Amino acid sequence: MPPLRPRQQQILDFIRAYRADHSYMPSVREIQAGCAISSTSVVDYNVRILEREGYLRRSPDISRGLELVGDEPEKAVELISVPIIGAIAAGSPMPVPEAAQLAAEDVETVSLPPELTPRQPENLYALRVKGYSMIDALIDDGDIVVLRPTADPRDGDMVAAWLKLEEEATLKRFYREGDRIRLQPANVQMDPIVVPAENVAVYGKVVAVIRRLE
Amino acid sequence: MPPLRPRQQQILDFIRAYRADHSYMPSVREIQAGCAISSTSVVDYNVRILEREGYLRRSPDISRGLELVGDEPEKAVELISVPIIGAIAAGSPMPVPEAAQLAAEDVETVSLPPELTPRQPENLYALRVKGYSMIDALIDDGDIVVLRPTADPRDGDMVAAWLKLEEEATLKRFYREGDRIRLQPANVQMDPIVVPAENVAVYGKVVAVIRRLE
DNA sequence: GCTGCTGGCGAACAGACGTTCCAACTCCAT
DNA sequence: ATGGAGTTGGAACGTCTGTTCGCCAGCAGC
Repeated sequence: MPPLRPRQQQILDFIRAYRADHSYMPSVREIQAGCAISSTSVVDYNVRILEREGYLRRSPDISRGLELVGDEPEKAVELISVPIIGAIAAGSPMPVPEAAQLAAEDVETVSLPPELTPRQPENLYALRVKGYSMIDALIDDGDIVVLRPTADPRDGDMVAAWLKLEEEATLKRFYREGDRIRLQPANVQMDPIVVPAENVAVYGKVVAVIRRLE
Repeated sequence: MPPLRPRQQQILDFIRAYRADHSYMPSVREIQAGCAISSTSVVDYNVRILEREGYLRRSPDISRGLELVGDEPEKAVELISVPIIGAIAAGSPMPVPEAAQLAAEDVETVSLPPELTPRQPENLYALRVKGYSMIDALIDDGDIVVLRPTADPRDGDMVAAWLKLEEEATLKRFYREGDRIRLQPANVQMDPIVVPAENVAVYGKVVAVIRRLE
């Protein structure tokens, strides 16, 4: 296939992108608008070329009757599976990982791609975030946080903590300051809170956050 | 969902079968012919019900503008590899995906687990976020945003937009309001901005956000 | 100059297509 | 039967949309 002219490439790209958003094809006039072309005949002219070159097929006289020919598949790698053992919300107790849960067959899971897998991929678990209380940790309703149980968090780690007095779950960065603990929101615009160490139970360290939008 | 009437089931089956043969959707009159119905209004009537019941979606006044919801042909459960083609920061132009970049051997990539893979896994690319300017989109410095080029975003989509006048890249939810566009921060506590449509270039739709913390 | 070729422009035509309106029909509970 | 809700039929309206036609600008070769 000869290389495409810029116009034709532009149109092809537009069609591909459009196709990802809709289950129907763009009309000539939508292509025209999307590619800043001033006449439908120019679209027709170039689409005709694309058809001749085999990039797409056209069904004459049929609205939005374009078809893309030959789009490619993908490849596979290895990944690890993490159980989603529950939800985390501001006012309700956090679930803690238990062998029973981890072994259960029916729990939902999320897979971590290699790039996201921490060096120690043992005992990982995940929680689904409910509500907007973690917004100061830059975590939205519906996000999935992947945690690893930790006995002794390092300064600067993002941890899932339970504030006993307030009976509140929260995600913050962890800093030890003598016998107090400073919990710093990930959002740099917000202020930290400082609480006595005995008021904080750290359930785990956040190793990844996953947000699916579509 | 209540059980479907025979007519509706018949129409749904026809649409599914048609979809297997074409990359575009049947028109009302083709459904009519295919189901041996004697009037287009009967088709409209039943399609309207199918839409109400959530079996499909319709784009008004658009030829062949049906979309089947749910019942996606279950795709290969595989890991998708997405190239990270650059960084996105508030004040600097966004990289745009080009064939050369996508094909390059040395680009860093991130893999998407099946749970994160959008229905349309073609042409995905990723950007690394630099700086804290996207904090109102609940996106931190260092996060990876996975994008898909979009020609025509739907209301409510989270998009990567370039504000031409301000020369600024931003991630916001997209809403069309006449000839203006409202860009709504994901953080519900923040206010939207409204700009003329011609001042906005939408580069892609955000399909996932990945944050690695360790 | 003339000629052919490529690419773009604008307008108009005709058919494809979604939508609407209204009358008629079925079925079932009253 | 009777009335209403659910469904079908027929036709028309208006828009969406593919397609075509004539024209123009550049550009190379002769």
